[in-house]
Amino acid sequence: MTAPAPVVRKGRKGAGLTLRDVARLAGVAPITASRALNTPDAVSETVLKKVRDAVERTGYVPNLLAGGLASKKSRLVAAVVPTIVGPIFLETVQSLTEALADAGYQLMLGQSGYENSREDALLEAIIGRRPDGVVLTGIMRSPESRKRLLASGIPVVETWDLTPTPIDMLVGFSHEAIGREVARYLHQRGRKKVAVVGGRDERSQRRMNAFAQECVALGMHEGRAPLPMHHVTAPTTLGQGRQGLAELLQAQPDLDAIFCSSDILAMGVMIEAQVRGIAIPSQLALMGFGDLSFSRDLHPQLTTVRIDGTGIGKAAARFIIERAEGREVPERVHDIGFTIIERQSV
Amino acid sequence: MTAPAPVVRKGRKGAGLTLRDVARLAGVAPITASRALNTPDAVSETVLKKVRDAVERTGYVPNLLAGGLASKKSRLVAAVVPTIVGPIFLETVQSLTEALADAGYQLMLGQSGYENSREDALLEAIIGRRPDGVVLTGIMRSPESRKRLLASGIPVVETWDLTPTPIDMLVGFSHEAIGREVARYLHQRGRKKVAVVGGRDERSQRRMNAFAQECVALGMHEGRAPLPMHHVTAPTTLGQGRQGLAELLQAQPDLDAIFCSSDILAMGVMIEAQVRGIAIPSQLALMGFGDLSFSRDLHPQLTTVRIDGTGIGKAAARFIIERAEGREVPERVHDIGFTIIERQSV
DNA sequence: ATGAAAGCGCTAACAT
DNA sequence: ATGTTAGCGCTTTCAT
Repeated sequence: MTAPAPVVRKGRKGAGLTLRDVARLAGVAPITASRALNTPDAVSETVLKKVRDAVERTGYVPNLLAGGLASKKSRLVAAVVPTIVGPIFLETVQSLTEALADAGYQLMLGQSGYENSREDALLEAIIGRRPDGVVLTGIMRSPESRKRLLASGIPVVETWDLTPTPIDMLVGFSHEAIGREVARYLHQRGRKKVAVVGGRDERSQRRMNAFAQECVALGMHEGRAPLPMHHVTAPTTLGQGRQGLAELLQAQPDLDAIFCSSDILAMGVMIEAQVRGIAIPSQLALMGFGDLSFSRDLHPQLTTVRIDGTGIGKAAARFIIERAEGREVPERVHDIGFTIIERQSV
Repeated sequence: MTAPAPVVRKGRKGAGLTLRDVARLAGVAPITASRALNTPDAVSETVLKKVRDAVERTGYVPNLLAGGLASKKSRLVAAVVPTIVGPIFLETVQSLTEALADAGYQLMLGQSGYENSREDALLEAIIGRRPDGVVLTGIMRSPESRKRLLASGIPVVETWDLTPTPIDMLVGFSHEAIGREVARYLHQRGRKKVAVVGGRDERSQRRMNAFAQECVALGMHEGRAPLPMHHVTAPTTLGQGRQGLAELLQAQPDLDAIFCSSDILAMGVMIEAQVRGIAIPSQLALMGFGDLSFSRDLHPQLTTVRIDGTGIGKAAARFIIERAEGREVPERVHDIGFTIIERQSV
């Protein structure tokens, strides 16, 4: 009636092996074996040993799909990045992966691309796995997606930005503040003719616009003509930086400072300056953004804005884990700030 | 008896919403709703429309954990990288993610670290999710892990290397062949005093050793003393490259060519050479490995070895998908080769 | 400390 | 083309 025929053992061990098999081998009920694995304290020494032996002998690996379905905890966290190429978010993804792994969670990675097109399909794939949390790099744009995420009830951490209206939790910093701070920094050091090489993506634009505004406010630039800006398409490259300097110089040969929206761009500018025999920093001051690992080893060393990407990853992981374990997070917004790293290029 | 109490509808829509709810709304059986979503061709136009309407209205997102458990297809592929930082594997991970997403699969990312310690825990976490495939960057080292993977019956693609004994499938290239080819390349261009700046990781070592051997064979180096080598710890940095040149020069001031195990190192060497007034390529030829995006924009442009990382990702995805859909893969080993990109630094 | 029963949300297999 | 039934492998709940 119930069992139509004895189960046929598969040849490969590990495959098709279930908790029942382990339990049978250990001479206990499946649920007891489950406890031995998940809450070892709730089980006697003897049972614990027998179950562990059985696991050892068989090479049993629990099926987390089944476990997740039954317990409604997937131990999976999804991260969404615009693109994995481009080293800016890497540090964050890296530390996120590590912090989560230490707590027994795995990371699922999704690339949204720089257009919105795939975002919806991606979101569906993510929510479908019932992850215990979602980490977004950047603010989620489409209102549809925001609504869906919210409706799903999954804890969400937005990162790398600040907004008055986060979906849920937030670890980021103000791009506007960076733009203003860099403007002041260059102003204090006596720079007068500034320009910008910047990515076309939204966050970069906001840094650049805040920078331009503050420059005007500080009298570093006459309000008439707009501040010279060279726009490039993300992901940024050395070549774009080189070309950026070339074009800016053509329009305005007496520039004395450039703010780039990435260290890569800044490095391109540096190379082009070297090729043209322009001395950095005496003739031209140069600032980047990101403090990539190579920036300190350039010649001259690059002055730049450092974001603690690792800190963002760790904080995001902490947020998610707290919520996954059922605790409330009192401070849902964490401004991690930024640091201007003074080196030789200004 | 059976139902203890009517189910309490949760406030949030999307959460706790199941296929049954959708089916009820559409006035069909759950399985029919399931078919409407998964195999739309197998249902009538009318039903299809009703189900899609219901999905639309409710914001239903199928639970892939449950689906995976029932169907034994998780639509999840795991990728293992030593570290995500370090741009070498990025291209592969990127194209893998994309190719898989296009076919409806998601990528789960695991970092093994450069030591073996975490590999075992990682593998357990991976196998536990019953992924439809595992992509390894590099060959899996520990025999234990190999055995476990093999036992799990999950399709495996090893990448970025060649071995006579792959676990299952393989997309890679010969690091030895690269070392030899670079040696010949430099030899043909008349270089006589060569040295190496290389990472300590295994694949890098194999390139370097093959390079050194071939150099001796070509008479570019007297067999007595070993070829000058500067070893650095991965992940490689510009600073290591700079220091590498400095130290090599101290030991052997008349060097005329250097082979680096990464473009980053090569760039460090280039910077140090500029600082010291050493002309590239006339005084010193320089070769990198990886052809990172910036390498063509350096001054001089970096001659390097290009690996088609995107191709590796695509091929790996194709392998996995083929197997996941139940097809056999006749050619399980794919040597994707490499290309020496001739630019200005040699 | 251990176990029995029920069910998580879905799909495979077998009807109809 | 649609429905019924019986699980997938685990954990929750409620005994004992």
